[in-house]
Parts: sequence; structure tokens; C-alpha cells
Amino acid sequence: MRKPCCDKEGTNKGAWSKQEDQKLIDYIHLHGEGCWRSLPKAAGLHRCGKSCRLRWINYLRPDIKRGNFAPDEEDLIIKLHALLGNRWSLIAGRLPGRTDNEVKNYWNSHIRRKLINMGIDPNNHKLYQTSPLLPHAASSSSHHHHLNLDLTIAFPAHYSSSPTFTLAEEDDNNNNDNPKPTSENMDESNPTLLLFQ
DNA sequence: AACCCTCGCAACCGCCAGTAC
DNA sequence: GGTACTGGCGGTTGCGAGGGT
Repeated sequence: MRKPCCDKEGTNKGAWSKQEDQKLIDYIHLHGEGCWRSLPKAAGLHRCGKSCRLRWINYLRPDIKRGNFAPDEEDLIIKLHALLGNRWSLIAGRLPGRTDNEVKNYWNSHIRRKLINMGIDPNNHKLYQTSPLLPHAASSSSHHHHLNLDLTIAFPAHYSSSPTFTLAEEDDNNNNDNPKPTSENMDESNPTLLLFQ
């Protein structure tokens, strides 16, 4: 049988040093990604393979876009989250240069709070029935999420500033863990999902 | 100046599906 | 066919920075 990916004894943990980063970068430039189990030893790193993978994927990869999220990126995250839920890797896959960890962190630290302040429940993207912040939200919510009859856009009316897009092409190619909504499985409160059939 | 609190982010942990043995 | 390992994912934690008192 194979050996475990790493023995926890004798491995560094916590923040990466510049030297460790450089060793990892140099090794991957020479040998490419993959085989994370054997990489630490081969690269001279006292790290778990998993830790190396994470460091590379989330921080060292040359194609990573760093810095603030643009408004359209934020918009897209909100929309994708409304469709996919907390499937950060899928969401990040649609934002070039962004990692799932970054998207997840940005959601939890910025967007989530922003939606709450707008009176929107970040879990289901519906307006709160009763909001301490927006006392009038209860009356307006019944209009918003039950009467979204705009079939050209797949999101609730409170996301109206956003551009339209479709997931259809990827679903056709590979994606069976994101089954297309059907009249059987769709949420009746969200009629717009029918667009993806 | 010192202390406390909050926030953002990097990194870890545990779980799971796929797959090698 | 069963077991163990790998790679990937989402949830969570912990630390450092910055702001407030």
C-alpha cells in the first residue's frame, strides 16, 4: 500500500517564509505541478504536500490576480452564489485569476455583510421577511421575490443592475454535479431557474 | 502610549470521491 | 472486492494590522 501523504512529525506549519516560497516556485518551474506527496521532500521543504499545494494554488501561481475585486466580479460572485450556493471552486472557476479561497474569504468578509445591510438574506438571496435594519423590507419583499416575471434574467429583481449570462454551455459539456433544474426539482419560489433547461 | 476590539486573509482541518494497490 | 492513499473541497481558525478609546 502507499505511504501516507506526509508524516505530521517534523513538518513546518503556519506562515510560509520567502525561502520556502522560492523553493516551491523553483521546483514547480522545473518539474511542473502535481505529485504533491513527493514534492516537499524533492523540493527540500519541511512541509506537508497538502500545504504545498495550497500555497501554490492560493498564493504563488503566476496567473493569480491579486488586489480588490472589481464591481463586476463582485456582481458575478453574488449571482453565482445565488445559483450554486457555497461551491466556491465552481464560482472561482468563472473568475479568471481568482481562487476559491479568495472568493470564499471575500464573500464572508465583504459581500455577506453587504447583502445583510441591504436586507437580503445571504443564504438564500431573498429579502428578509422582517429586517431590523430595514423595517419596511417585510412589505416590499413579498413583491420582489414572488413576482419576478422577467424571464430574460435569472436573478431576483434586487440584483437588477447585473449583466445577464448563462451556464448552459458548461452544463452541456461535463457537469453532472450541477444538474439542470427541471420542473421536478426546482424551487417553486424561484421560477427563473427554468431558464437553464 | 497602551490597551482592546474588529476585520481580513492565509493556512489548517476534516471530510469525501476517485483510484491505486 | 476491500483497503488505503491522493487530491480537492468547504468550513473554520488564528494571527497580524489597523482603528478606536
